[in-house]
Amino acid sequence: MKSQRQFTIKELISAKAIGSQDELRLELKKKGFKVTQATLSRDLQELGVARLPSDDGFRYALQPGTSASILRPAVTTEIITITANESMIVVRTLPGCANVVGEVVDTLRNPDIIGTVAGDNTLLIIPSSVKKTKKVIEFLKDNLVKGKP
Amino acid sequence: MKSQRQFTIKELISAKAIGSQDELRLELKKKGFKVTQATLSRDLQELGVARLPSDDGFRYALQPGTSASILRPAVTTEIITITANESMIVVRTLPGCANVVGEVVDTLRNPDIIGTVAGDNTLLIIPSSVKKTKKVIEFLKDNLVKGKP
DNA sequence: AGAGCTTATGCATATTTATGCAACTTTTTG
DNA sequence: CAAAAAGTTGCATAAATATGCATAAGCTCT
Repeated sequence: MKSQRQFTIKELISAKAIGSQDELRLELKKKGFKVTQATLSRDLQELGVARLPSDDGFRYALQPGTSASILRPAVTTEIITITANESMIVVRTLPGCANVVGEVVDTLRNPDIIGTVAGDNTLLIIPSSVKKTKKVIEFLKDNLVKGKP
Repeated sequence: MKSQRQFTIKELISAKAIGSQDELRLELKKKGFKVTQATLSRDLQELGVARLPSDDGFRYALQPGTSASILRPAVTTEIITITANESMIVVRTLPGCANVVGEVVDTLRNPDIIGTVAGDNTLLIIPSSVKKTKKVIEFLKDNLVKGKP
């Protein structure tokens, strides 16, 4: 699915330094998405991903301010990653978007979530129990990433 | 002269939408700088100019995010303490500095760090696992306090 | 001024990225 | 349910960008 792939692209480029579309292609292949460079060229365009020079060549990066078209539609596009450790869940967002996403999470009123704390581009979500962590992550991905029912 | 040309490049790309290096080459020619695309490729790299997708193709733009690398050396003096409990790391900073330090930590892109949340003078850093806490603290001290390049 | 060194540039080309087109899939409409 | 419309993708290729190498332009020191 396209949206899942694009979500994974966002994860990948914010997690590690991806220097070319072919490098990205190989990373995606590891994760089970096999597509061609042509598709990635289109994906990056749609995601508004910028290519910026760095010390050792280039690197792709999510573009914070410029393209309002990215920020506009849904919370989905503002989310970069959803990860967790043993005690809490961390949602990484585009710069300045954490509070908006946090509000949305709050309105979902999931009893497994006892609270959220928003920074600038990071949102902490505290589950009612560490045992609920996995369940809450599923819930978040269903409700935030895929798009609302 | 190179520096004058690069200065003019900065002027040009912020004044109008330049979509390719050849387009830039023609604009520079109008201003009396005649160089080849190869030189411009190098210039843009040195200037840290990003290429970002827009509605009609692409456009070059001065990179907004470079600030973090500039800030890094200064961050050292803003950090007061780095401590941790069982689930997260807390960095105390000078008043109002937590977000700046947080940005720098973000740009370090350590996979053991899944997110940061900045208050005014307190920065939370969430490790990927509580087992990584010690390692992350070492990392932070190495990269922020000592000030490695 | 000239030898030796560093930097800048062009040329040719390799590498990377974008895109027209056709095949295929999914969604919408009648 | 069929037909049409819209969307997605791969393929081949065009377009754009980066780079190795050689040369030229500065610079420094004697």
